[in-house]
Amino acid sequence: MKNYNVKKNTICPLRKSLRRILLYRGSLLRLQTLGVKRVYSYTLGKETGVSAEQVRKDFSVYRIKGNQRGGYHVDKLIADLESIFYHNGSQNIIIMGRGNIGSSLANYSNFIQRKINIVASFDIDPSKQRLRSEIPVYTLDRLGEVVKRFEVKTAIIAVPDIAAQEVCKQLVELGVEGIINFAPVILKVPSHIIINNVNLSDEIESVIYCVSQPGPLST
Amino acid sequence: MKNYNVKKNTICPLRKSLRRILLYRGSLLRLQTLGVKRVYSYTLGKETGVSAEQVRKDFSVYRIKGNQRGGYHVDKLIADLESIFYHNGSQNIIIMGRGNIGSSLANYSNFIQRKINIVASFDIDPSKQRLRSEIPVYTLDRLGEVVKRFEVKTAIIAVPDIAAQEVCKQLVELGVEGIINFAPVILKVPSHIIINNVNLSDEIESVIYCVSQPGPLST
DNA sequence: TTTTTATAGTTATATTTTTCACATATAATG
DNA sequence: CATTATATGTGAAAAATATAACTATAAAAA
Ligand SMILES: NC(=O)c1ccc[n+]([C@@H]2O[C@H](COP(=O)([O-])OP(=O)(O)OC[C@H]3O[C@@H](n4cnc5c(N)ncnc54)[C@H](O)[C@@H]3O)[C@@H](O)[C@H]2O)c1
Ligand SMILES: NC(=O)c1ccc[n+]([C@@H]2O[C@H](COP(=O)([O-])OP(=O)(O)OC[C@H]3O[C@@H](n4cnc5c(N)ncnc54)[C@H](O)[C@@H]3O)[C@@H](O)[C@H]2O)c1
Repeated sequence: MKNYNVKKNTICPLRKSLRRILLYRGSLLRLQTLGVKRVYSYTLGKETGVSAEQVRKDFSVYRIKGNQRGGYHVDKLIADLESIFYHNGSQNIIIMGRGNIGSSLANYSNFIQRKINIVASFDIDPSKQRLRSEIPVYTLDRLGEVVKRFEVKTAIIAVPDIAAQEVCKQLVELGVEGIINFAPVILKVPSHIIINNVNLSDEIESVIYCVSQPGPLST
Repeated sequence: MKNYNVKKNTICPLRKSLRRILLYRGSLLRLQTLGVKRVYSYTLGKETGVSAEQVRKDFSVYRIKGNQRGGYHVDKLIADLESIFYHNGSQNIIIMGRGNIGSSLANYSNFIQRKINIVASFDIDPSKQRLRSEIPVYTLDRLGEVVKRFEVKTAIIAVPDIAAQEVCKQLVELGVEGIINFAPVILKVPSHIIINNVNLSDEIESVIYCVSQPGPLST
């Protein structure tokens, strides 16, 4: 109850906890395919790199119950975790920019398991449309139509940095509410829009930093 | 001084703060190419989506000084920020797996600006070696040689989930100390190894979750 | 030169997140 | 069926992180 205190994280409360919930689910889905029937907070923690206490605490926040002594049933736990997401079935999403990153994502076949359903991608470069792929590549003039037809609420921006803000603007105008942004640019959007910036350079550099630090190893 | 308290984050202290330092640097590099000479905490905050207080606080932690009233000189600030990283020049890194993600990263030309220097990539599939690219693709038998010659301390894992642990093991045995891991698997490594898991499914899903939440919008 | 003012730098406070500790429940065991 | 061992669930404490409030300083203005 106390934990639902909301001052800052108004839009997406309990961020950290939620991120771990996603991790747990990923792990559980893998365990499920391996035929595992039951897990303990300790098991799951080890699997996801989180402490057992943290796992239980996260579940506690979302009122997810296990069996005191018997751990958690994998199938039930997955169902419970998924009930946290308002997934009424899969969510339809689109990819803006069918270059390197855009194509990587479009080619990835495991999103389906996670109920992420990529319905289309868009590119200004007409040559990209010739890609013979599961996921169609359209030019931007069909954006409105697709967003409407598939009720797209979430989009991925994988266009060059310089084009990101303009693409973002178009998406927002069409009613898109959530954006995963790979361009290293802070997008200007109305406050109710959810932006998740994924900065791959930073991801790499933060490791380089840690590694090149003298740290506790050198004397 | 107080902030250097280290209990948990022993290996990589000041995580959050450091991540923002990377953001600031990215922004500053962009501003620099635009010819901007001077920034204020407020400017930089807006540019990176961080509050001005937070910007100043972060600088304070790392003892970075500006001019009281005159803000910060872009060139000097970049130099100061970079001095935090023990970048003695660029760091040589390698990519394991030249598939979708591996190739995206290999094709990205802006890493140089960030002093990230990708020297080679590796793939078991011999057909990948025919890629005519800036960054060579080798088979795994040359891994030891390359790691040694370029003093590689950091590697990117972009191989299928099932191969990730084995590849990781080889890297660690050759002396690699930091890994950016795109496979949705928790790698088992000795405690001194730095792992940064980048889970693209989770990045997407966390937005989908926020968007599909009823939230403060619906009455 | 003195005053004003905008901005950096710092200390204090508030919030969030993690860890700890232990009471509580229940599956397994004899 | 009672006992016991083992996990869960949670409230309280600790740690980490963010915000806010305040002070100091240097540039600009008067
Ligand atoms: N590739 C990487 O490893 C990497 C690393 C860090 C950051 N990024 C960032 O991710 C983003 C995408 O990178 P990438 O390597 O995939 O780029 P890319 O150049 O390979 O692809 C960009 C695609 O967007 C298309 N495009 C351009 N303007 C458009 C518009 N207005 N609408 C729709 N499509 C448009 C282009 O035709 C191209 O196909 C960039 O902002 C880049 O800075 C990429
Ligand atoms: N592509 C995406 O959008 C996406 C999204 C989420 C997660 N991931 C994860 O990222 C990882 C890479 O994804 P991808 O789409 O680039 O895969 P991919 O199949 O396109 O590429 C993997 C490459 O690794 C090579 N490989 C296989 N075993 C190897 C080994 N032992 N040593 C060296 N190379 C080896 C393969 O030949 C292939 O070229 C996977 O673990 C995947 O689950 C990818």
